[in-house]
This record gives sequence, C-alpha cells and structure tokens, in this order.
Amino acid sequence: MTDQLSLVFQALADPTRRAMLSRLRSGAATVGELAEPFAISRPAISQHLKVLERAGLIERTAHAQWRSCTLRTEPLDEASDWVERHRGEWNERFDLLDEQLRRLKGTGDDRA
Amino acid sequence: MTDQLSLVFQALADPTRRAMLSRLRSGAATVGELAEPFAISRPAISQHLKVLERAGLIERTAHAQWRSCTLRTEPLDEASDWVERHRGEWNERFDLLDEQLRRLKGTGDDRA
DNA sequence: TCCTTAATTAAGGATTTGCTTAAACTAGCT
DNA sequence: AGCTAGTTTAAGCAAATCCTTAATTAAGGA
Repeated sequence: MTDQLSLVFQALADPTRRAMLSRLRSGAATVGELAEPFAISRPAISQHLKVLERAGLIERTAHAQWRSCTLRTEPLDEASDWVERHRGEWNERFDLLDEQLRRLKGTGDDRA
Repeated sequence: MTDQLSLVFQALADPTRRAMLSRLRSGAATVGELAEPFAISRPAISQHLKVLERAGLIERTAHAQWRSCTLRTEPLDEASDWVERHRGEWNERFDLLDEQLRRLKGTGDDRA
C-alpha cells in the first residue's frame, strides 16, 4: 500500500478526514479550527492530518504557534481518474483499449 | 466507519482489490480466475472479495462449486460524487451553496 | 521569567487488516 | 461411496489503524 492512489483512497475512507477536507474547501484553517466540530482529542486530530498530508491532500505551513492547513486537490484527480474509468458502461470499449495500450507500454501499475 | 461511502473508499484503498475490480470490467469471473494474477493464497482472495462485497462493489452467485463475481458500479457513483465535489475550483461557489442546502435539510451525513 | 495557548510527540491499548496454513464444505465424476 | 476441484471457514499472527492520556515543544503576553 505504498502507492499514492492507495494512500488517497485510504485517507478518504474515514468520515472525520473527509469532513476535514470538506471544511478546507472554504479556505485554510488551523488545527484548532479543524478540530472544533469533532469530539476527539487533539492528538487524534493531528494523526488524521498526518494521514491527509501523507496522501498529499493537505499542505501545512507554520506561523507562530498556529499551523495552517490548506487543501490540495491534485491527488483527487488521480482518484477521480480511477473511479471514472471503472463506473458505468459508457466508456467500456474505450477503456478496454486504453487498458491494453497501458499494458503494452508495460507501466506495471495497478490502474489497468 | 459504518457508512457506505467509507466502505467503498476503504475497498478501493488496496491495489489487489482495485485490480480485481479492473478485471471484472471485462465480465464476470470465478474466484479462481480473479486469483490467478496474484501471488497470494485463496483464503486471502476470499477475504478481499468479502470486502468488495460488503462495499457493494461485487455480487456473487453460486453455480455448482464455482462462485461467479460480477461488478456493481453503483457504489462508485457515490464515491465519484464526493471526489468531484472536492476537486478543482470550477464549482466552488456551487458547492458551497449545495453544502448549505444539505445542512438545512439536516441529513446529518458527512458529505458536507 | 512565568504563564497561557497551539500543536506535536511519546507511549500504550483495543480493534482491524492482510496474510498464512489446516480443515471443512460443496458439487460433479467414476 | 470415494475422489477431485473450487471455494470458504477457522485460527492465528504481525502490522496498521484509531483512539487515549501525559509530556514536550514553540511562541506570545503579563
């Protein structure tokens, strides 16, 4: 589970983390602001933020004793690609071709 | 982590399971067929299938001693919704409105 | 300097995950 | 019935996850 896509999906697999990302859509926030809606301890919040950071979904910058977190949506693009490639029928044929091309190129990743 | 969306993201967080879903795009498969590309034991495969089933991503039907698995893409729609709602800037204003409407309706889910 | 605030690190515990091997179950074949 | 093939269940283990409380770091204000 060392690949980026797995880290992103895993980060999204927790309701608390998803809610944090949702909050960050309306702008940067400190750890305290992010923690406010939840009935869990600050260290627990810190750990969730570490998971989000590892997945590339947030960026943290420190001003004085306040750490500001900002949303980074780039990793979601990869996740979106995967999901869109796998849902519905509209692109089945296209995807099969796409997959075979990917195999020919021998990228060896798991997106096929 | 009892909600459906978390189960789906969690199911997608494993490369082996993603590869299984990819395989199922080209049609139903038996457990043996799904297991073939992987260097892990059959029980491990069975457990991965259980995770996918719990997330609603596959359906299993038994013919004789063969269990056939088929892809179900509906749960991916929900996942897609979440991801699309959170990436990019194109729909920021719309999403903020959307979110507030959802709050007013008091659905209480974590998609806000 | 001392105190408070904001956040993290450290350490630990309960639960879950992802794998294993061994045993059991199910259905068709002879 | 006995044999084989396909799959699941059971039991166990190492590592990861998600939480906790206590201690620590970092910065600002009296």
